[in-house]
Amino acid sequence: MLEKNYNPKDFEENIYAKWENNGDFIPDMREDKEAFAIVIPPPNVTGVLHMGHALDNTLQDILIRYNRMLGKKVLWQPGTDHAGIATQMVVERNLAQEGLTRHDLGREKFIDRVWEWKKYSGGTICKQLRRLGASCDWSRERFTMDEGLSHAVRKIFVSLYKDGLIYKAKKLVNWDPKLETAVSDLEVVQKETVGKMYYYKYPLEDNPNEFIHIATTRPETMFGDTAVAVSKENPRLAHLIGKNCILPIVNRVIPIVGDEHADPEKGTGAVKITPAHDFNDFEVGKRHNLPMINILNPDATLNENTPFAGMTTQEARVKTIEKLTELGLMEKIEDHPMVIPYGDRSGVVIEPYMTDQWFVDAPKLAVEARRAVKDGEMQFIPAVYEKTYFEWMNNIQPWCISRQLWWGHQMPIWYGPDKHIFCEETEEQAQIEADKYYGHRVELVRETDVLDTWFSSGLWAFSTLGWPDNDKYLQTFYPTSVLVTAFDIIFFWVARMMMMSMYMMKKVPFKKCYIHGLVRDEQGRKMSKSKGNTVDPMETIEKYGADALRFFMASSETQGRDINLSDSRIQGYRNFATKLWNAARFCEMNKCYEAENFNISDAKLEINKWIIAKANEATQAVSESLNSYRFSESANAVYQFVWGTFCDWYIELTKPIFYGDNAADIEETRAVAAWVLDRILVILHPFMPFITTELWNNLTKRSHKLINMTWPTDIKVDAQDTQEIDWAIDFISAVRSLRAAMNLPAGAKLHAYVKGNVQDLQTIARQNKLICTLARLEELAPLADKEVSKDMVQTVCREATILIPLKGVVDFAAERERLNKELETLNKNLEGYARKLNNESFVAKAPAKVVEEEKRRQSEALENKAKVEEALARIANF
RNA sequence: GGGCGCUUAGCUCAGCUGGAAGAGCAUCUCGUUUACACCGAGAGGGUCGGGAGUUCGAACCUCUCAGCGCCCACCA
Repeated sequence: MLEKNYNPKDFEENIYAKWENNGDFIPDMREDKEAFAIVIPPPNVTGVLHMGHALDNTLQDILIRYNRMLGKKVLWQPGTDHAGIATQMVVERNLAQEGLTRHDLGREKFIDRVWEWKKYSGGTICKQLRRLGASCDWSRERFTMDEGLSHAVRKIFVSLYKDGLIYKAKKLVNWDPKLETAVSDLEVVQKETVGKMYYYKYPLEDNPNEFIHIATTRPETMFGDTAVAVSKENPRLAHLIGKNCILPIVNRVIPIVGDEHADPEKGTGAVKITPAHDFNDFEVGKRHNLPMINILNPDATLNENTPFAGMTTQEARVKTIEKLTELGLMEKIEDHPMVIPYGDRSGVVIEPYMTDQWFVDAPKLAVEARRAVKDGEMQFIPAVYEKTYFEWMNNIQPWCISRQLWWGHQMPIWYGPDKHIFCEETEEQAQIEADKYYGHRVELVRETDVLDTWFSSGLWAFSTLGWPDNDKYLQTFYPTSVLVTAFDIIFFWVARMMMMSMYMMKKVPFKKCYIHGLVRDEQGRKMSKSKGNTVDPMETIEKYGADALRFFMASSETQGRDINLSDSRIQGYRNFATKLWNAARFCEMNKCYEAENFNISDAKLEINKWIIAKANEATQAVSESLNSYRFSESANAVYQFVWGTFCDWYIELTKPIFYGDNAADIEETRAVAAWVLDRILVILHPFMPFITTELWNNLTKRSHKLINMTWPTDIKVDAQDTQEIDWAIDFISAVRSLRAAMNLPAGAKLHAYVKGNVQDLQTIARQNKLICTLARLEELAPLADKEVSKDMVQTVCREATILIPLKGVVDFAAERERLNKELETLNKNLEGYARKLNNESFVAKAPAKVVEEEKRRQSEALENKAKVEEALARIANF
């Protein structure tokens, strides 16, 4: 017996535990079936589930469950990411509460602390994914710092290094002064601010009374200036090229060079060149062979190359301006809108900084990654994201992969005493190579830098499947079928996976990449902790159940658009689950699952054939839309079928049968109702796995688990019979509408008569009881023209006319108004049809089918118009 | 500066290859009946941002104007 009320909390977690304990998520590797695999975008190991995860993983789970039901061998590969910077920051923050820094602990002890923290908080997000219903194969859970995955990292690193695709270089990189590490371009966010533009001047060397005028937003960097640039095309300043000027305060002589970087229109037309602290200046410096003077310490305080060693840039800026003012060189200060780079994790201003770093030759790796998409080996859905991908790939820069952090994969690089580099998978191997190289034993020192987190996640599609071992899973599931992720990590992750996979596997990591949008708050604002508008998916699940949240995500997911969270909609889908629950109770109460064995294709009753046909249609709609990744359409198709067709009509139509006394009809209807409900449970299962399973298990004893049920195929049904019920439904709706329009008392039992064609009259004869019950009619009978009396109001159902005598009950003025309104609509429509059909080119050029349809509508409207006019004439005198 | 989107009912949004404008929520009216009030029946509400064009036919294609948003680049 089902509980009276739908209460998801009672069963969701138990059901999940059973699935997992029974190994229902583990692919059956024995069977030779088509493979379908998804690798999960690994969440940060210490993270917690947010709405974005809920969306992303709901979509994946729908695809996984759907394909499992299609009979494929299905793997959803789960795991977590060590998230270098993010995790290290959290642990450092924890340490700070104890008054410690990582340096107090030392590298080894600190890393121990991180592992401890991982152990403590690492399970959270995976538990939450379970709560959502994600049917991942947890027995294969991986972590990017696992030994296996670390091995993959070392192996591919060595390979890239030996192929010359990883190199060390002293370059200007984005430096995070808080974390004291390099970061990649992608980890820098540009923020608009109103800063200041400082105008001052440098005296010329050959005539200290002449000056060159400079404008800058960062005066304190002048100590790193090694030139001033002006454009050769600049008529006012070009004559200065080749001269020298004197850098004030430190009185260093620097040249004035001609360079196109100096835009005559901007600032003063002359630019101070600080090659070690500005990306543009760095390029200028290279072109003119300028010295690079580093003026910053790793924490972004000024160093001993400046007069203000130890000061922050802000302090030094004030001092510099003071000094320049004293020297009479300061000219003016203006407000200036500009963008300043911040570290997306640390939130501090990023400094371009000269250091030794390691780079991946991304431009080279991009070639194959680009080609694979161009050739359709990997397809973006929706396809527009291809453009974003190509845009980035075409302008890709070398990828800085070294991080001066402690938490991460330490690079497999060892240095000899003369700094010779040995890149091997293990220390032993490096030692062997070193022995060979030096001819005697030397002490090797390992590179302390670790790798960018995205380096290991870039391997995720194959490292999790067992690579570098030629594992059975790798053979079976690689390339994976589809990657589901948000657009904001196309560059971070999708592009890197493409590059790494094409390089190492010579195959794409996934054949398709489904990109979805962000989940925003109800007002469409981005959710963020600082704004305080985040909604915890766990609270939503607690309140409405995981199925309701999942269904919301599915039905809201339309390609290329963000989703605004909506509590009322989620509540609506909880109501939907309740509705289904109650429909199941109806079936239970009517002993539908106790019916004798019955072959569904033997159904005789029209309503039963009708619902079977509708179930076919719904199933097809769901399959087709899921096959083309149209999630909202598929969800809406089930929703519409369950509520609008099964509950609103079929259940109502079965009542006259269940409450009647025809045993054979009852038996057939029981069997069909149970069959339809089963069908619903199957096609709804990918979207709402919990309630469907709970009902599946409780309605009757089952030989198969719902999760493994085969996706249904069509059952042949006579189209004639289904059309008959469609007509009857229109008829019932027409009577109901008339009742409401005429304000008839609900209890009034009416008599109704019909004028129509043979088929219509047959239908009212055959479905008489059914129509009378649902339309609440006392009597329903055919009527000859001469029997039409003056007190009848009328309405139409397709080509049939429905007449209802209302002796004195009706307000004829209201009825006249109603009929006139209808006449107006008909006339408007007729005008439209005439316009089209009188148009010769329409008749000539439009497809015959369209023209025919237009003619049919016209004649139907004409008939209806005549009927309405007739009715108006009839009541004219009341 | 370069690129990409969006603008449809009061609100949030569907509308796949051009062929009579849809859903959910909200609103209004009514509610006999044990599957369900987390419900049922019925109704109102849109010149599909403005303009021009292509077409027999445009929410959909082209151009243009206006508004909104996102991504990338940019510290003179």
